[in-house]
Amino acid sequence: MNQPFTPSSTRADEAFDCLQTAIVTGELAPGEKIGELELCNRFELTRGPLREALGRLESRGLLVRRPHAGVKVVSVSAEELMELYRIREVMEGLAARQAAERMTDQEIRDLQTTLDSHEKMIEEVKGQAYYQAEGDYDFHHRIATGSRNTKLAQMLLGDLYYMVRMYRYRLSTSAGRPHMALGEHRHIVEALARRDGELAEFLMKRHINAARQNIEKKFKEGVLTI
Amino acid sequence: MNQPFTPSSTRADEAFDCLQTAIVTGELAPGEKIGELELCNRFELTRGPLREALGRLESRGLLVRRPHAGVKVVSVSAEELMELYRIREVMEGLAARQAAERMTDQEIRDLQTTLDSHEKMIEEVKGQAYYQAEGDYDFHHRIATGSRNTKLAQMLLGDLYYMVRMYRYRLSTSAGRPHMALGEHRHIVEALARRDGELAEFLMKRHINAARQNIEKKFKEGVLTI
DNA sequence: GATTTCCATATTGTTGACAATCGTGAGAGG
DNA sequence: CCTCTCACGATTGTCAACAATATGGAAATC
Repeated sequence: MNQPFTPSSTRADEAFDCLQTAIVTGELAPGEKIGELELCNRFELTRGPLREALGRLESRGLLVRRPHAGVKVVSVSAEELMELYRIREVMEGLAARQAAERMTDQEIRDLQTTLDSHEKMIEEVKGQAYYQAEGDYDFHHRIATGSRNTKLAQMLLGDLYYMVRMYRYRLSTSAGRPHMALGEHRHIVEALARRDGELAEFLMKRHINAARQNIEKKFKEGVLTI
Repeated sequence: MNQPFTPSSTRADEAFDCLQTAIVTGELAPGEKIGELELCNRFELTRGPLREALGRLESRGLLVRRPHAGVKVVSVSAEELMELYRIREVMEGLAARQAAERMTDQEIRDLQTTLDSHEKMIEEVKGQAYYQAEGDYDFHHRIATGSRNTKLAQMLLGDLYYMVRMYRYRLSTSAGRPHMALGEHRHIVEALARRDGELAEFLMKRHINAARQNIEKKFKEGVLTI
């Protein structure tokens, strides 16, 4: 579950990582109210570092804390999840545009080979949405960092992705349109290779918009529930 | 400087607010290395709550922390500040579009009267960039919350604005183009009143882009220095 | 004279105990 | 039988002491 040797240098960082992954993987369910001492002997640390980690998580919006009343994992409604995708749309659009201007040729080539391996994974384990989701995460991760926009990458990777992944584990988000998403990824990389920032932005926005509409449709059909 | 009665219910929140304003106002200069005990007797609190506040501030990117080496206020380069404006451009564009769809008629009327008072302030205290900056902040603040997009407002108001304001105090950002900015604000509100989301987004993006170019020009002229 | 090593000091990270506050359940009154 | 009040328990917020680590200076060597 939690390996005894966390490479983090400080206990508070350890606590932060543990809690973050616990929330993302659903080990701590949304809306669940949790006590401090319970967390302490669960992750084997004391309340000092724990409280520091709780503060960080609260500031990132993964927890809500009411004074003297404890903390509970944030629970995101379907509407709020859709709003998250709207934010991703504009921010990742910007990331794609800046990545087209700033990624090195080598990075773009790596991205292409990454897509190749994704394609292989999809064909091998068709239906296994997990790998697909991880591959999707990898793709967007690289573009965010490729934008060379420190704050943008920080906000995307630090704030938004963790909230989206939190539900991706349960919803297996883009399941049902694996090849389509991959094709959209390929088009985006082509735009990057041509250094066409405007096109990359447009394609990325459309890509995320499509993913959002896909989930929204499933919500309305009642297939998915939060 | 710091009023004895902070309405915050917990000492950690107090510490967080104090430090945040201290950083934004420049009381703690960017790049300045600060010791924990020094902060303790400066704001009259103990290390427990302080460390919790430091964690939150670090997670928000207002300060950086090296293990066992202390914390120092983040220093943003001119390039990074420009990147911040690029992020604002797309995010506030989205906020404006959603605000056009979701703000109440009353809120829009309030926004118009707010602009009237801003206009009066500008004429009365021409040259006083401080009031202009606060008015600008007020305007953008209302649109962010008016978007009814919780996470978007949180990211704009919680993360980006504090970093921008941090330099606005020193640079008196939009000084030099007070009437122009006000006119742009008016056009945006008109689009909101017409419920034209697309136009509101376009105008907002152009507004922030103009502000960015204005600062960038001053940087190149050597008028402004960080 | 410059550089490297080592040690002392100060600062950070952590721990456990203490105090304040809220939620809950029992009991009394209507 | 329902409701309001009060007190108890549990949990959170806070504090001060302890341990671990990095920075700076002094001394010794090249």
